[in-house]
Amino acid sequence: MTEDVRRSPERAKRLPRAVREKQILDAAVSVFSRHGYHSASMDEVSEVAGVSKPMIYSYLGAKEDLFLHCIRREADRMLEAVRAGIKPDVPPDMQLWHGLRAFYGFVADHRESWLVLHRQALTVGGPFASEVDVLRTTAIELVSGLVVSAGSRKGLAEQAEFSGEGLAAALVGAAESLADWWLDHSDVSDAVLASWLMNLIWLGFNDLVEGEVWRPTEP
Amino acid sequence: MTEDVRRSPERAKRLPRAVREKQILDAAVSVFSRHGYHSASMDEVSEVAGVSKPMIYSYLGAKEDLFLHCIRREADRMLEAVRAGIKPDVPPDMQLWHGLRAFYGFVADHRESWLVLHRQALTVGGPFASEVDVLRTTAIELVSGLVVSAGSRKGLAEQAEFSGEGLAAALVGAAESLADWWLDHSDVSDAVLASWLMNLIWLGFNDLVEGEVWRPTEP
DNA sequence: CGCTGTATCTACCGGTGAGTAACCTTACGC
DNA sequence: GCGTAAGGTTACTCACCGGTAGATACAGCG
Repeated sequence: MTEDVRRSPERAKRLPRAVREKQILDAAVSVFSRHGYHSASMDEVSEVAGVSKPMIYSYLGAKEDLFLHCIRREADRMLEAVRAGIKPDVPPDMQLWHGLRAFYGFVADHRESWLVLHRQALTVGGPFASEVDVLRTTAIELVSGLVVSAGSRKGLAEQAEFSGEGLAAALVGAAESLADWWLDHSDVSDAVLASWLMNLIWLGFNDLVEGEVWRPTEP
Repeated sequence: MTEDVRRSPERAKRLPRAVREKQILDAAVSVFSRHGYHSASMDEVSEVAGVSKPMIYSYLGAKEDLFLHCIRREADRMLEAVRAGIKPDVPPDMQLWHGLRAFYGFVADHRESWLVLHRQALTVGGPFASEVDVLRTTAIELVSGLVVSAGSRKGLAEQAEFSGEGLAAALVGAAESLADWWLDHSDVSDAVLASWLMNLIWLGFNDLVEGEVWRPTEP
């Protein structure tokens, strides 16, 4: 028996604070995405992060603070991705198309981020909901600007059947829910998903059942 | 001093089991809708129900069972309301219109039911999510049937840009999200909400910005 | 090779809340 | 009336988890 006196399981190597913080945040996003805010335990986060609990409290504060950090980081990442995808100098429908593709691309690549932002943060009231609200409002404004500019260019005034913000909210909601639906139907590609939505919201059922199709114009 | 020996604060009057069960379920829906599954405490449910905790366990089982009962009852109520609103012998767009109005009418009258079904049940994994999935799937099938029948009547085959189920999912999602948005913008009437959505999904942005408007035909 | 500060850990506390055992109380049938 | 079972309660246990105090190891400098 080589009594190799391995004292503790193992002690984490000393690392600069910035690196540890990133590791902890990554672990937290993963754990929160799986269990939700309340069911997630700080013990599990610390275990996944490969670091002991007091480190988390020392670096990122209490559970609530930790969750807030997660939301903010992921929301920033996502907005950044969508903004980067939009090309400002193309027609409104193509802007929407690129935005949608960027969005679904992000969800595909960052499933956990999306779960935290959409499924978890919304339900826990308090400081979290308002944080997500900022994200959604930003998205709605982005879309709303598109719609209103497209509409007013045609001289369309606001009327009962047309509220820029309302429609934008519905659109953003449709995109979100389709992303949710996607989680359980992953055999569809992100491009196809974006295409469905584009056809629905741009053409509408009425045109669709007549056999019309919307397709992206050349880049 | 009139020593009126009021023994305990008060003891609940004896009531038949069915009545108590309804009271408890009502209380549970209310509490769950406010705090979510995890933050809700059985103590609060019992307090709101005006009954002591062991009664809940005796009648409706553990916390998980109680929540399941809530979801099932509210889901049934909602489906029932929507089904009752749909008139089978009118054109597809009018069926959709009536369905949407019934849906938003239900949300308006049963805010708490909606909160439990949409915001709470989804986030807590396990048995709950699947229960809500049944509801959503039923809704999607309802809409999908409408769309596909409308499409196939025109001889429209399934193709990349047109998936009955996908579109129905997007539509249901849009309706859900708009209902959510509504919670924070209650100054809009349910009819206006349904009208927005109807215009969006039936006509599409393309037609909307051209100034077209969809309006319900006479009953 | 010690000294020191900071990174990291072990080991605990205390609150909260699910679930239960044992007891009381009233309506109702006979 | 009175027995009894269903309705109802009090008062507890126990596990889990957020948060922390205080000990420990390690890098870098004199």
